[in-house]
Amino acid sequence: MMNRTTRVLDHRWDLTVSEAIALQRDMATRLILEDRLDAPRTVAGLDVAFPDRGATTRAAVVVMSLPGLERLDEAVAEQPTRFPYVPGLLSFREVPALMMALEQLKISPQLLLCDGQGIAHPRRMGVACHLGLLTDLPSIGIGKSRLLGTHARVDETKGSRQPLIHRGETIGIVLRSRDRVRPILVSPGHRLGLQTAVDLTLACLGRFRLPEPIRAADHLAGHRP
DNA sequence: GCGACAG
DNA sequence: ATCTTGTCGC
Repeated sequence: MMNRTTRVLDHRWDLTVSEAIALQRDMATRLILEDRLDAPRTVAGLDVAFPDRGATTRAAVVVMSLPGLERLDEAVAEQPTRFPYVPGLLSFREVPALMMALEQLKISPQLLLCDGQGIAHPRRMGVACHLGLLTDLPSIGIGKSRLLGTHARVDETKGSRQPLIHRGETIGIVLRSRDRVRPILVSPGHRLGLQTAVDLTLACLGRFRLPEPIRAADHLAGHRP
């Protein structure tokens, strides 16, 4: 299978903070937040590390089968870090290297599982949304912690969930991915709705807190031996 | 004005 | 996220 993961949309990356915010506002209007996908047979987990005390940005992507979660492909891309961490602007720090890694794949994923938020973002334009729009692939944001929003307490048992609310809007689901662990935050990125985002996330879960593709990318990026 | 703040 | 040792729990 050829890699059809290419940019269907592109833009400059050397932006000021206010330009980046304006771009996010515009891009957010192009998001599709309802199901526009076929049942995915491949899923990519993506993650980024910053070795050399942050001087280098290293993106990792691992493609797995669905169902089965067998490892099919992987890629790593590095470049000098050129944008600081600014809450709400994570995309401008991480996406360039992630796109490089995606373009190196031999097998194109049909779904993106991104480390970070989807629409659970001040302008509904988290890193998962950004990657989804640039590739035109269905994408899901998997946050390990909350950027914004409030929610009711989540039951301690695996599968329990509560809506994440911001300005009266449901922007994600706080999901207990296994018994007695800190819940993860699931939010749609592009081309799927909340319910499908949760269903697909559950389908990518193994015996750990994070979905297997994300965990694999985590390790490949060098977060753990 | 005072906190909060993905990775 | 990164830096960084030992330590608590299954």
